[in-house]
Amino acid sequence: MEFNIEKPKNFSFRECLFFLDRDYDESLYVVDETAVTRAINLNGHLMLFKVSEKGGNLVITILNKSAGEIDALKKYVASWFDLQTDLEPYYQLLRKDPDLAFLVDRFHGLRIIGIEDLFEALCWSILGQQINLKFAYRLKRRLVEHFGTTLQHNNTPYLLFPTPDRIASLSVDQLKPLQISTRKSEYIIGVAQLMAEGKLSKKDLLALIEPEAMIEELIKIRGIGQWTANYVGMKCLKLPNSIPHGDVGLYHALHQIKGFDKRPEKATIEAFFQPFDQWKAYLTHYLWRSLYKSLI
DNA sequence: CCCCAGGGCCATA
DNA sequence: TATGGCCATGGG
Repeated sequence: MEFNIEKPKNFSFRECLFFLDRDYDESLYVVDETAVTRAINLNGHLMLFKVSEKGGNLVITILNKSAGEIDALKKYVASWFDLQTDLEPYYQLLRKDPDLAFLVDRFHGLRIIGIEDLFEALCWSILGQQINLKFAYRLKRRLVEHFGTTLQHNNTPYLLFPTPDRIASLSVDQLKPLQISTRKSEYIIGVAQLMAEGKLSKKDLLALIEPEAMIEELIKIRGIGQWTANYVGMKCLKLPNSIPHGDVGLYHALHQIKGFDKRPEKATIEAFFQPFDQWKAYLTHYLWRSLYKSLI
């Protein structure tokens, strides 16, 4: 079963696929040269699907029999690849800065790749705190393999991220063998319990309307600081002005591109971002992208 | 052996 | 409110 979504202007599936993979040990989807395949739980339906491209369209192919939520799946993919955003105003702003104009050409059509599931976004950003990304991906894989669910298809296992209910029932001792630190285990279990109890949800956060209120609400939670809250703001809540303050990758990119200090002041960062109102998350994403090899 | 990695908590002053 | 110790492990 197969259906199409029209590609927006300024969209490069190839760039998006590169960012999805980046040679890391990703556990939640499989990326090859032309497609990404993953399983998700959509309103209680287990959906295994592939996204590829053909002509002016993105092609979504449903690979399992549960084809119940086609409209929801279209919306999911559109949000995952941020298809609804018109990047033209962003590119015009980038072109005004001689140091940044190259981002438009080199990474043209790259979208913010979302993490649609709030629990996954929170766990991922907590796991990734203050360790190298390679190790963070290994920790995520262990968490997913131990406590997530698996969908077999053509002898390939497709993994789904654990549910809050599953993690909420664990003790720190059960995460220690995965080499997740005691502190991070406490944070993740705590978040799981909040979500399992219905005290935290994506829907409720989005209902706050004001981005500042959403970030403030997240920061109240133990284990979630400025960096984590804004990372989740970018990747899950789709807040256009979220900047993960304190991010070393951001510092590194700005050191390379702008010659900033290796640990610049927060005020320096804010002044740099100031002209990019509504595009601060996108600029962060492109600066992160600049840390990897170029496809052209 | 050193320092750093897509940070945040907590005690202290 | 600002600062420093600490967490824990892999990579360079």
